[in-house]
Amino acid sequence: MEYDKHAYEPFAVTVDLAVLTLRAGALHVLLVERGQEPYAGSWALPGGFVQPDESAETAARRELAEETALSDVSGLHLEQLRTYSEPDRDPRMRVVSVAFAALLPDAPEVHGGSDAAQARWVPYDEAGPLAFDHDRILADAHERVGAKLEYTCLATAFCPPEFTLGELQQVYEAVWGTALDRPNFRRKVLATPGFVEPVPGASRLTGGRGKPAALYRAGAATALHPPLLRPTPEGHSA
Amino acid sequence: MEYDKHAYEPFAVTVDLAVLTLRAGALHVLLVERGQEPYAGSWALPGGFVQPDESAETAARRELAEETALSDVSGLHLEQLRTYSEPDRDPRMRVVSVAFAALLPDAPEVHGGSDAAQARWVPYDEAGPLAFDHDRILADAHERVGAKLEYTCLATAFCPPEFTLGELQQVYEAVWGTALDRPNFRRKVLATPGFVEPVPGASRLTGGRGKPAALYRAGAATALHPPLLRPTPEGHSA
DNA sequence: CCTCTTTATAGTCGTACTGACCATTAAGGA
DNA sequence: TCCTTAATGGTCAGTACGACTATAAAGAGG
Repeated sequence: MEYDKHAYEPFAVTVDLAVLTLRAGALHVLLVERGQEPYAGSWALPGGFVQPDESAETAARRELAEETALSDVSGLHLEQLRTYSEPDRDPRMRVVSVAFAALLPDAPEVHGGSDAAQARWVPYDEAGPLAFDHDRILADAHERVGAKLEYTCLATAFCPPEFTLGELQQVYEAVWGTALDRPNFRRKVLATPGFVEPVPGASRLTGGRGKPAALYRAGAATALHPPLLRPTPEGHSA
Repeated sequence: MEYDKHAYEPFAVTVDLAVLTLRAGALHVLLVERGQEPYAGSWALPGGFVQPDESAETAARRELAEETALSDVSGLHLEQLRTYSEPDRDPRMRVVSVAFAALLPDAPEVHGGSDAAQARWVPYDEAGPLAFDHDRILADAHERVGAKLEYTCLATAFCPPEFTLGELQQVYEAVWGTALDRPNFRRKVLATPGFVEPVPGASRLTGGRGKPAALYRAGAATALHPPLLRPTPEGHSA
């Protein structure tokens, strides 16, 4: 970085958050309604300015706490996606935005966080045209999370502290949009050391009918070797 | 993004580039020597300010062209890594830096690009302590590229337009730091449709001795299904 | 010219992993 | 009591992969 040769222009730096969770087995994203122009009345990803003493990660976590009204936001998975810096992405001014994906286990109801705008959980497929370039950010978040499910233990970030293998499978199915074979999924997860560990003697009725499912906790592992590949979308080498 | 509720502070936005290439079978990175404080005399990643009319990607490609003095920089693979925004990462001012990894096929000699500072190719392992947080950026670039070799066709970005399978294997071995079995690597690459396509009737003497190797071009595929996993570094589920 | 060395290429074999199934168990509802 | 539902346990064949051996085609040295 050379500071003496070039002039530099100050930019506004913001964070945008794709806050994802599972509600009723479907992937949902947290959206806020914009109150003023541009894009007044449109829905957008929550976000805000990075303060002078903050890193982008700190700002993202602060915004996440404000928007979701969650008391403990420290344990949540927050992942930096990429930075969007097209000169015309905001019609008013030069804004560079660092985008994050946040993964939530449960889905607390949210109605208007710190800001006046109302906030709402929206099914991922129904997250219509969003303000600014937020459609692209949301799509990038979806793609990144879907890819990381393949080779990391990220799926447990969508689950409560104790969960059944069926709930874990629902995470994969909701994010990937495909059905998975239950016995095969089970075999794969249990064969990966450190992915999940059983909660001794605990079980949960899955919703009334059926055999109660055993409960598991997230294990110590973070990577999946070998990975859990999603079903081939098209014709592949296999 | 709420513009009316919070004050915002202007930041300087820069790009930092981890320019990687293969020289004599070893991974090298392009470094520039800093001329002034802070870190005067230290080596650093090339980079510079994002101009008012540029995106970070445009700025990165411009800086890449300036630093490498390459005429055609448009076809090179440029990948955004992440954004580094710790408040104290630059002692002088608040600088937010968008980091990129750039992959070069051949290794043109570079000696001082646009700026007065001299530039040099340095073996990755000998890229000593760098200025600012550039050690971390370089390590992140290495990790990202190593990971993407597993499940994308990125390796061809290190190769000239026509290359042998031995050269392609050298890319994997240099980035991963491990030796690979040559027949198995060959089988895997050729079994992946669209990874490489043969150049009919062409062959190249690998350096004098030995049977001449067939030449290949990069194919149309971008993803590897199933992936080409690196040898398990520790004990894994396999 | 023959042989050794070097490197590319071809093939083999056993194991691990995966996808597609089928079977059993344990709960609630009719 | 029987049916439905969902979890759990298992089989079986195809595929992929690691380790390994064999052959082919070049240059080097005697």
